[in-house]
Amino acid sequence: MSLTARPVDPAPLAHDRVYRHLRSRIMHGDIAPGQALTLRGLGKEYDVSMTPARESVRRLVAEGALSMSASGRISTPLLSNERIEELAALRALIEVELASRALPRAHLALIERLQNINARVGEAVAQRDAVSYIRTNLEFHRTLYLRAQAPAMLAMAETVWLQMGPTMNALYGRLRRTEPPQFHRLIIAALRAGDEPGLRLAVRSDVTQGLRMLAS
Amino acid sequence: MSLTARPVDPAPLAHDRVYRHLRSRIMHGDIAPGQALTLRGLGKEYDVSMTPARESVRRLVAEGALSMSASGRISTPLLSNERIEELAALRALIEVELASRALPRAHLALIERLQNINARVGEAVAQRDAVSYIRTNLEFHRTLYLRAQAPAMLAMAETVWLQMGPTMNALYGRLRRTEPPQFHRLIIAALRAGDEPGLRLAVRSDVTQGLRMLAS
DNA sequence: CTCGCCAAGGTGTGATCACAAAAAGGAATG
DNA sequence: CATTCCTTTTTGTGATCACACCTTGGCGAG
Repeated sequence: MSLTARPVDPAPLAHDRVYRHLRSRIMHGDIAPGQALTLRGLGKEYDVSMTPARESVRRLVAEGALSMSASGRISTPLLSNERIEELAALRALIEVELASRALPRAHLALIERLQNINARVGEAVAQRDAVSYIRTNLEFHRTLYLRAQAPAMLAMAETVWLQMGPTMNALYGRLRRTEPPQFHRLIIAALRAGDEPGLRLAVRSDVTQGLRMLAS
Repeated sequence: MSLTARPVDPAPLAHDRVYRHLRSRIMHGDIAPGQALTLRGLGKEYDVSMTPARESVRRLVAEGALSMSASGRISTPLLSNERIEELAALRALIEVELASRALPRAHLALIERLQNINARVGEAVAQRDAVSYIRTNLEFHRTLYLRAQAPAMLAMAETVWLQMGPTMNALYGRLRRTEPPQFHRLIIAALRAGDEPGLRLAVRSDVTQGLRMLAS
């Protein structure tokens, strides 16, 4: 057995490559809500046949990242305000629990890493770059939640992020603030202090903050 | 336009039929954990080609109802105790919220319907029929949660049920009780009284009760 | 009897094609 | 100018096939 290289990249499966790339684009708000996609178009874009394109689309539809009309047409979902409220409530429920479980394992190295990420969030906000903002913001949350050692919960949270992706871009496009997210600082402070109630409140506030933009 | 018939069943799509039937079997514990499946076998069983079988399997894998090995082999998932604990915690989080949202809309007709379903749960327990027990038990919960008017949350809860399906059967197979579920009565009583804290506690207890069987 | 090897069958993957249905475009009619 | 109808194009669905890989069963060497 070779010791110099990893077991070898076993399978750069076409459908998985398409799935991962599309998923990332959707989650980070790179595709507008309601945007239509076609299997042949995706196949052309990723240089594969319809078969892997179909599989990746089917997978994303199952996760709520894409929606299909009755006739099978594919598009990113257009979320109603009620559904956005639901998804935000789910984020609050799941992510507060994840943060709470991560708290006892959050050492100094993690907190410093969160501060570095938060600095990048601030840069993205200053540059009005919605996609970068969404990406670094989610990286902040994921870095914290990874410490919870709860993969099923984290997967659920990511599924919610995925469903909100296209809409988030449209929402943050209206955002005119230039200051970095205030609640991230509260999260970091609560982590330092080992303050569990404070952490729960800070995460809940951060997650539901975006809802206020709907009233504009 | 015809008034006697519905717009016509537009598409008994093969992959959707396979998906629905498989999903139901998995959610209700009709398939043992770790059971292997093959695309050609499923195609033969449902009298379709590999293509629809693949699509339905891909969808179920995306929902966590099936798992794939690194080489692409398909089987129902074998859950570790840690994952079972996580899924139970997710059920507690989401279903308590759903019940709480359903409470203000729960009228007498709904409560009576829940009592009828609960009677059927009791019969299934008395007959030691694990699949019937799981099916009627989930019907009890779904009937309540439908009143919450929160489709995204309900979908999340069903995804968790789906992931636990095969394992639930194995778990309830050990069950030797003959009395109907005690917490369902508490849920109904709390609904009658409009007692929100009591309802939350009853749902949480009912959902996490199964965990105690792991210690046996 | 145990272990290793090798061949045969089984399995998922991806490409291609025929088909039906839906959308799009344009011409003719009011 | 709007509307209806028809043709053309586009789109998703499902079947089939070739291919590479894994798994497994059996055989033979030690």
